[in-house]
Amino acid sequence: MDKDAKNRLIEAAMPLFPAKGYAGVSIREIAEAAHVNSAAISYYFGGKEGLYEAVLDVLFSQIDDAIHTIDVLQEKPQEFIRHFAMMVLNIHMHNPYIMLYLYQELSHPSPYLEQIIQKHIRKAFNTIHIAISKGISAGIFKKDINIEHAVMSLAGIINFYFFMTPVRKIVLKNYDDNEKEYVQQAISIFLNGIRRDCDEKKHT
Amino acid sequence: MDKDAKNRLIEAAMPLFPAKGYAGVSIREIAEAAHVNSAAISYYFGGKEGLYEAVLDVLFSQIDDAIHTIDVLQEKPQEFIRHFAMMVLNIHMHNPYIMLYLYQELSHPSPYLEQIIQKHIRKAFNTIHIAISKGISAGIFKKDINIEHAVMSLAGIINFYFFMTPVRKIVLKNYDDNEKEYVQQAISIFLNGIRRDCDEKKHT
DNA sequence: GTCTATATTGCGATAGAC
DNA sequence: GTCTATCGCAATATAGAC
Repeated sequence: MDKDAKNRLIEAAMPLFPAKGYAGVSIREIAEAAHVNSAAISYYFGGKEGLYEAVLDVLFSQIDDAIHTIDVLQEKPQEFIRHFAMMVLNIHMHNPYIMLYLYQELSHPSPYLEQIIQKHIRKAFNTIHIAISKGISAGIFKKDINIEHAVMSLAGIINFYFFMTPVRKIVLKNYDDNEKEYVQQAISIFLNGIRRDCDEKKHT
Repeated sequence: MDKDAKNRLIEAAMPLFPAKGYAGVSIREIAEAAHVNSAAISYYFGGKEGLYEAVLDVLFSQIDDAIHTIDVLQEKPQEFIRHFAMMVLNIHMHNPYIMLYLYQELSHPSPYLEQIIQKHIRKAFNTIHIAISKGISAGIFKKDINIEHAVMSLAGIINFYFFMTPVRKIVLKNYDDNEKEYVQQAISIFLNGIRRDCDEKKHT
């Protein structure tokens, strides 16, 4: 069973690395969870680090795949941003580990972080950037906004919620896990917030 | 030098834990950075875990201290939210480690996470919750918004930006680090987005 | 390709001198 | 209160049998 053992190792390692931190997981532990011998990790991936890199690759490829399902050029900016947000929601619901690995990478970057950003995150950033630019040109969004900042605001308003899930479970009395409703309201706030015909009175 | 060695250990450990993960840092490494003997960690903190807990305590106490500087009851909701955001900005600029520890705790919670949330984060959440409620009662904010979701949106739009700093440095061409400008625009987007007299036309 | 056994290294904690 | 030395343990990686 060649491919099978490899895939089982990746699947088994996926939840373990963020749960205990890279250094906190032992290859024995991963091998046990995958029902393979610990020596198989060195055999297939050249060692623990190679396995970690393989997990990263599997995870972040999913972002690319998802981005390809929508086309920024063929939709109105607001519609595109809504679709994009729903796509992000979908990723979080189906694979909660992507964000955990991203956060792990951001606090202690591995040599592959830059590669991941260039390969997978930059495209998402650029796509949103284009959508907002189009909206400004079309007179839908305010023209004096900093677009790069707006992209970060959109990313934050959507993603932070998912990352804070453990906090929400403790802080919220009636925790009901309505992620879709959250994203819809968040996107409404964001789109309302950058709309051109909705200027806030300046407050000195 | 009693207190001095203790404090030096906390200061030395602060950047190391998030940089390599809890398990990835050795007590010898921390002791060396603090210019104390490694045995001092067990002597002062009862072991590595006690030192980690002490670092958490020092860091998250700062949130409490900052919250006490503004009073939700004595300001208009918008003003309060702006002040709160500037306070968060201030914390991030003066101590980048709080967020790193929060992220570390969220991906692999230590036994102290719940304690930290109850002691330090819940109050911040409740304070914002009150400000938004007041704004709704006063007819300033939309009355049909989910307040808890709105609090998460506000937290996300502000905090995510700081956490993504390493990504921003790679993705943005002219990275100029204008955090204050970011927060001001983000808050404007958020406040505009929940304003009552600014309803978005429904799509569909 | 898969296993056992092991070489080697480094860890956290502590006993005991000063 | 601070140091050295060391104990006991667990880690990764690998050699070699099957």
